[in-house]
Amino acid sequence: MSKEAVSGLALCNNAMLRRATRKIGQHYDDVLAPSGLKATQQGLLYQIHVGNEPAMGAIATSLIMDLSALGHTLKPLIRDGYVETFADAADRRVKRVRLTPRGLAKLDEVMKLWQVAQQRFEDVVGKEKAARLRAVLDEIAAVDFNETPAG
Amino acid sequence: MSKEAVSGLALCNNAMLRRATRKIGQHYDDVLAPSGLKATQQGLLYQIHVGNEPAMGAIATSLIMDLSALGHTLKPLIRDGYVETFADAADRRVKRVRLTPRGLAKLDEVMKLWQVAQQRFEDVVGKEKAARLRAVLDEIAAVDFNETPAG
DNA sequence: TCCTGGAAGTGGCATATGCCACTAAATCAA
DNA sequence: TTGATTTAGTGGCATATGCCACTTCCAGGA
Repeated sequence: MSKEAVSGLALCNNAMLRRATRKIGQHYDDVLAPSGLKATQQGLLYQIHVGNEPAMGAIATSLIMDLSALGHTLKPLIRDGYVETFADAADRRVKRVRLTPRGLAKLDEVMKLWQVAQQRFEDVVGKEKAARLRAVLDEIAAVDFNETPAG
Repeated sequence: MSKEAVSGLALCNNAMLRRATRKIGQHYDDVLAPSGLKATQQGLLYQIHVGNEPAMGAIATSLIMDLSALGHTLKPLIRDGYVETFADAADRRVKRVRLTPRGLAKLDEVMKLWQVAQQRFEDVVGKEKAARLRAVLDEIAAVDFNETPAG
């Protein structure tokens, strides 16, 4: 692989983001492995926990995730008894999600491992730099790419 | 979804990275859609193009991607005739990859769209900020999370 | 009240990624 | 040369994500 190959790759925001996501995902997944959960699942359980019995649409919006994708991702967690859903009382179209007692226990377990992964990440990358990175990522996540750029 | 929910999410480097990746991926995918290729495929074609008939392992290493994942991702591209593989002359274990003429033409086509997506991204986010982001992501991609942090 | 349009999810299909077990091929050691 | 070890890929299985078509419901307007 030539030098040009790497530099060319390095110009694409999307490619670099994906590449870094794979890398970091591996790190978090490695550390969380003993729990039997992936980092994506830990994140989702956490999101459900802190949300107040959130509706699926609300979760999807928060995570900037396709609603159907969320449904798919939720299935293994429901199958394994960590999560359960129930219809909203006021609007029967809305399906709300919550952790089961078992899911809550699992979340406690996996969050301990998450702290290890998170700590190691910040030790290696630097707490400041990590915070700045998250801030930029959050900012980007809020952007509307369809809007005409200031003008 | 409460405010706490969002702030909690915002602390996890991995979650924020994934979330931003989904968002940006949607942007690039949207713009590339007329070509019939996803942004991941465009990136892979490009990587194959600039590499000198790269071996699968070399591509996987560059992209920090699992070798088998690369193999899977390559399949649709091979099926559609954009890419072909051939055994390395010196080491028969090694499988090299190159674009077909059709693949090269498709790459030309999709790169035009990529430039549009890339440009719009940089217009909205800012050229400087985008460059800094890519630099940080590249740095992180190079980290060894197993190594003890300087000490 | 009835009809129409929009909102919330589901299911199917396809790609993106990873892990693990396994095969083939090259290497190294005895 | 032969047997153990390492390297490069493949295939199967499972999760991660998205798009699209379709169903169910709620909200408004005639």
